Amino acid sequence: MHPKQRLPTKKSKMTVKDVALRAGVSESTVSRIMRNKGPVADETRQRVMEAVQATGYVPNRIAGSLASLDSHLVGVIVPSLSNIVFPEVLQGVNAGLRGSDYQPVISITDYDINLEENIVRSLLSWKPAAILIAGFDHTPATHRMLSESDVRVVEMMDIDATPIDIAVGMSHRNAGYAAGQYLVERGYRQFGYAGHDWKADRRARLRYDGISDALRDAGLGIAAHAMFDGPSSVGAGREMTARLCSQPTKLDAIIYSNDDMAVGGVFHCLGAGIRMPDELAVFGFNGLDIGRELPQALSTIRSNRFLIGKISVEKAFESPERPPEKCVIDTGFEVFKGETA
Amino acid sequence: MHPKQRLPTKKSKMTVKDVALRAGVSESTVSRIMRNKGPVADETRQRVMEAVQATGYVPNRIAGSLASLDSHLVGVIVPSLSNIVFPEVLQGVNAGLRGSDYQPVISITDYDINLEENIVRSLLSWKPAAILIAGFDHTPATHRMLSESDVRVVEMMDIDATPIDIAVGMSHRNAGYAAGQYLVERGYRQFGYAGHDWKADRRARLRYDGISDALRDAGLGIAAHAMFDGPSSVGAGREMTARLCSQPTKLDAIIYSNDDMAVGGVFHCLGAGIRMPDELAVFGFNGLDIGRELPQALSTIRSNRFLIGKISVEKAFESPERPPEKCVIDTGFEVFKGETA
DNA sequence: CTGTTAGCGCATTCAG
DNA sequence: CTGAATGCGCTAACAG
Repeated sequence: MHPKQRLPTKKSKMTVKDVALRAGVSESTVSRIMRNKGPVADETRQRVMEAVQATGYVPNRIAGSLASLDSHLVGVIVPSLSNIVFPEVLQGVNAGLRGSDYQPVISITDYDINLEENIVRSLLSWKPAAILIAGFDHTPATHRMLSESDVRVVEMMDIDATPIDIAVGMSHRNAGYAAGQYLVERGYRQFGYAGHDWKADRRARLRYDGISDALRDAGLGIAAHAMFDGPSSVGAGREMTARLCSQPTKLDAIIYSNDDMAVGGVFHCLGAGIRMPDELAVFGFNGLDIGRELPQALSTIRSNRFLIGKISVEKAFESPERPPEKCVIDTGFEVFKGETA
Repeated sequence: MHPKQRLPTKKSKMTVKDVALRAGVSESTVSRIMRNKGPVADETRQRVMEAVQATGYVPNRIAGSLASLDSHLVGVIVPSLSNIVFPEVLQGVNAGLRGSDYQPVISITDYDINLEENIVRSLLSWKPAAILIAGFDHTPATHRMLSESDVRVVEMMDIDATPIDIAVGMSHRNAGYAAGQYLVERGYRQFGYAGHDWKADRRARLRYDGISDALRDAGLGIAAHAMFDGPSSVGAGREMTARLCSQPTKLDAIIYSNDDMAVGGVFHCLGAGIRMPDELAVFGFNGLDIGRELPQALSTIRSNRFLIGKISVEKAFESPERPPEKCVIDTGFEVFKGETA
């Protein structure tokens, strides 16, 4: 039977009532004890806790949330888990939530904003305390739902647009510009760009725009492109590098849409015996751990995804209300001068 | 304000009642329409949908779940997100759930079974339809809660123990044995083992046991160990490799606790100019994508994490009841004969 | 095809 | 410090 068909949740039949009866107290007393709220006599607590043990009572949060109008759920929406940056954000979210009794409810859009719309609708129906969502790329309907709902919304990763409530992330445009400037300063002149499918990856495009601007401002440009039709991956990076290396224009640097792609580029060079950075410079984006561990450390832009997730949670819960003013938090980035460019 | 302090969820005040009033029908009719359940006149549906649009009504699933005693939540518990294998499992879970209206609620234990216990308790209080949990390593209390609850439990990744209900995964012990056999057949004799902190990683230890047995059965053994005190990573693999290479016993093969570690080993060799596999063979575990893209494809054991996640969902929902008998699904593994061993 | 009647299990007043 | 009453928003029978 596929989950499409509903299955009844067999709730263990124990309820506050059972515990109350067994302990010889009222339901409200049990409730208070379970939530450590309000004054309770030690002796009573003792008795109730025994009854809880004996019955194996597990409070029903669904009922609790309904009664208190206070769900302890936090909706988290990311486009993918296959790119390690998103699990990293989730770890930050997790860290931010630890110790609280909020539960993250995580959903994946696969970079599909229509799917995202459904996910948001579905998440909203759980009345979450907040929604943390990656990026600014939403359908009008999604934007409307989020704006009109009463939940606090944090748009993560990106700050190159106006947020619904709060944005936490870095300027990918500026990061691209910084990368371009750095490479120009290092004396590279013949640039190639190895990218992946942009249609869904707004941030990769923003970085590209930044790079282009930096090169243009230096009177330069990108001489050759190789775009992989699909999500970024090490394999795609390898392929695109091979393609760029076998085209007529002789390049002295390749800029990649992200570190996964760039690592593929490094692997290609290692395999083909191309010396980095003399023969070919390689520059990535993100600052993944693996880049630092390569035989030559990957030159890249470092950002802090864990921090983005953690700060997102903190900002979301900073005020007890939905924030009255839009707010943008820049978590910054850093040009990491590795050994490949 | 930290999430420790509760924030009221500002529910948008629209309820079935408002919609019903506006559409001039009863609440149950609205409810039926929202859930596409039961017979409804087209004309009525029309009117109600208009009212839904106009009011921006979002059904409250918390109330719905309480009334129907049927939460559409699925608890998913994994030890970490920093090891890419777990996001892969989650992707499989996600794929299995897609199209259904079940929501995964994901929690991370950081390999701490006491934290896991709290997480299970907390998850159970949401009355999930199922709990998918990585591994067999639980506290007695966790085991008891899970066994005594009425939710279906799937233990993922591992099948080297008796499950609570259902286990979906591979035998890490057998995989280790297969790896050992393979390396013996290839003629390697002086083995090193580069591992990470096992205390929390039961599966890594199982694989190690399998390897040891295979070597023992061939009259061999592991000549040198290097154990990193912390989680596995490429960096740790590099370090442990360096350590093994600088100790007196000359090794002809190093077996790693997993692919992250092994990739670090490959990087060390590439950097130090050690030829693989002639001078040193490198063997991993997991079959990560990156291993295939290295200048030389990493020899490893391939497993299918995505499949584990997907099948776990399918098995969990296969029967409408909690399964009466324990059930073990072996998703298998494969020795991948790469170019490093 | 639609409306009515009862709760789901708990948290929250408010009395005592 | 504790108990009784009320209702959160919705779904599930059952009538009609």
